[in-house]
Amino acid sequence: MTTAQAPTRNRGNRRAEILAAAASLFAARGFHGVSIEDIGGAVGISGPALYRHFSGKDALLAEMLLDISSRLRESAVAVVTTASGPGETLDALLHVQITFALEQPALITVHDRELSNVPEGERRRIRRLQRLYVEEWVTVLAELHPSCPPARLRAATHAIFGLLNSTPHSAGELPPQDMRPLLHAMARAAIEASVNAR
Amino acid sequence: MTTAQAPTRNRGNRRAEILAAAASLFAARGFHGVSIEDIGGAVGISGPALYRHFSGKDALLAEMLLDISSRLRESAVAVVTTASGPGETLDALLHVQITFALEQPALITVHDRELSNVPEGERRRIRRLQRLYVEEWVTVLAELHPSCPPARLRAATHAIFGLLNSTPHSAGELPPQDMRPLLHAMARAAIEASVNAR
DNA sequence: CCATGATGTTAGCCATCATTAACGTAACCG
DNA sequence: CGGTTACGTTAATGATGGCTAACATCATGG
Repeated sequence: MTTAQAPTRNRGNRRAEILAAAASLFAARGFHGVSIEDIGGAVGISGPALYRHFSGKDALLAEMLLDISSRLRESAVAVVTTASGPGETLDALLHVQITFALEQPALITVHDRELSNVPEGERRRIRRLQRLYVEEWVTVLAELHPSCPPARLRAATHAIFGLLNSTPHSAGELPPQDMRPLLHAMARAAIEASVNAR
Repeated sequence: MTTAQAPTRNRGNRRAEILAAAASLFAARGFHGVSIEDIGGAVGISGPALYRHFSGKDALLAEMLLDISSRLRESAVAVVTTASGPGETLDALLHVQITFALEQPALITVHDRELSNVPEGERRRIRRLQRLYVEEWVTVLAELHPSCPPARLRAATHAIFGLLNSTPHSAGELPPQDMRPLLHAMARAAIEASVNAR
């Protein structure tokens, strides 16, 4: 059989296609549960062809996490700099995170499970972005509730992420247009409660 | 070097010891990221000795998940049958889940990540137990809010689990005695909100 | 045209890993 | 005691997997 191949139409799309396929697989079976063959197979190429696009499996994961971390972070910064007031800002942050969770469940899942498999160097950069993202939230919450200690706000923020990112687990329970307001309302209420609990 | 070994003091403890060590490792690096050698090493024996206690790596994971699923389920049943009223029952359910999340973060983590690596037969039994556990919650919530459609209550329940199980991520942010009431208050408020959102 | 770069393919290398085999030793039991 | 059981050990085996090598194909553009 010849090595026929489609005309080079997908110039820069291949990388994105691979990243998307890999995200689904990693989310479903874990980084180590997915082989290079699996990822290649998912986009119709076979195995080692991946090395034409990424320097290795680690690098692929690193780019994936770096990408989502910076996108989240950028969205948050954009929201905060456009801020009208703390209340609206919080709603906008919620909107961003909920949109991500509903539209990219695989990425969100991988994002908070597989950091440990990223090689040292990149790992630090990703962690930095994640920390900055959390701090955007904490800052807004602190404006809303100045009397609440930051450690508590940080813990509350992580809990809210847990709530919002649970979406992958309840896949199909409820249509997205119902899920969105539900998550928003639950998160808002949980945040209010977090600063009042004795 | 001789094959000296301690007098058979740890009769049934070895299995539990292995399960605990494996849980930590699986939580940290994922099922496929941990080798039999790693697990053995963590309890001071080396590699294949594990096969004296478990029939294989899969079986070890299966037993781990089966154990925690049934413990959660049993606790929930115990709570519900001792019920005084729906409000108190819900608080008791929250207490159970929060205790688990705070005291066994590794188990909780593995519990909702690694089900796919359990062999078919056991997987069904575990899924069954998980579903029953969720239904205990949904039943209680339905008593509190009869007008709310079950699908919505189920989605809300999953979101609450996400919130409570986020504990491993905020490890060390806040001491457990502060974490517990915080999580309880956030979860309670989120549940209230879940039934009122338009 | 044909050299080049981008993108695939298959075959092979080497490491890791789950599992089994073959073998010791200590405690217990008759 | 002698044998069985419980629990470990180290070596071997077979599969899988990441990655490299050697080799096509095609579009492009000089």
